[in-house]
Amino acid sequence: MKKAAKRAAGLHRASLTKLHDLDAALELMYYGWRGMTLAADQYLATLGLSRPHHRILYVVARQPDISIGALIDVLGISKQALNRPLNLLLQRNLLTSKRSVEQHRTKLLRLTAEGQRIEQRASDYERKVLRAAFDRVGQTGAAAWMAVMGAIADNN
Amino acid sequence: MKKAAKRAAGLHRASLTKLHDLDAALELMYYGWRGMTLAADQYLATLGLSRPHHRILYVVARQPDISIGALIDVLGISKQALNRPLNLLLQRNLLTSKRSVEQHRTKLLRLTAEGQRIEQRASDYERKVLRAAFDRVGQTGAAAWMAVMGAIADNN
DNA sequence: TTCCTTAAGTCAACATAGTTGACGTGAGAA
DNA sequence: TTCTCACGTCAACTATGTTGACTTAAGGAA
Repeated sequence: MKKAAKRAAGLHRASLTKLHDLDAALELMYYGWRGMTLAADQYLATLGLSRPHHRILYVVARQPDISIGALIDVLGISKQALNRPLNLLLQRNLLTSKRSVEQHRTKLLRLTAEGQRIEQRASDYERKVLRAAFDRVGQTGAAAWMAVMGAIADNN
Repeated sequence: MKKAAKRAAGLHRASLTKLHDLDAALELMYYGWRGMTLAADQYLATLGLSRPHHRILYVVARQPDISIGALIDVLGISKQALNRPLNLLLQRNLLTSKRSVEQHRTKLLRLTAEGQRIEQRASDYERKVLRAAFDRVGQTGAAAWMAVMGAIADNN
């Protein structure tokens, strides 16, 4: 993609005047999120999937046999909002659901092999970006980044 | 807000099993973005405003007399998408637009005093979170964070 | 002056990602 | 048997975006 095309698509980093000390950091958070997710989103788009689908796959990959209700809690969305992307993933056989043996009213979700493959690829795109960035600053730099992000995340 | 309520609202940080080395970092990016913007978004919501409005105010604050077209480029959205939030801000007198003197077909945008006040407050909420996090890791830690985020942002 | 381009504005149709409310079904506990 | 719980689904709505088409007005070029 050419520079002009990137500018047109808003993919460049705008160089705005900084009014405050932390404006640069503020903008870096915005562009950082975009930089991490851009390639993954493009990959998912080729499959007709997007961020919500990836979020579901990511969580189920790390918590096999998770129930619908628990998944709703982790994602922080309503069951109605979960409904559509979840059904798409089931329909595409990226996810399976079966009733629990002892608790027959809860459903347990698992990734299929194909679902696992897609989750891994999409997340790999994101991890690859992080890896490259961490490699530039070394272990102590990476640790500092984690500490800062932890503090920001827990602020509330 | 109680812990249970936060869990229900998805405001906690889910503790998922880590399948890969960088999964923790990946999740921190997600929760970090949310942690930085949460208080600002809540403030904006009390005014009937949201992220797109804040983005406009932020950019115009740092580039007074910016044209509509330049604003579209910086934000990376279509003029139709800009239309609605921009008109709301003009209607609320948070923003003014006047024709350029020499280039009468371009419009120049500026913040009003009220618009400036709101932009500052909203951004302050975000900077406050960053400040608190940076204070915990010192100057070198903050610099490392900036370096990592810069590398992530520029990845493409 | 006429013609072409540019900047902005607006209308319509659509996609996606979410919300709340209401209601249904079937499982299991009291 | 009745009540609650987990899940499912329908409807209506909000918000933030997209593309395409068309208009208006300004201004440069022929």
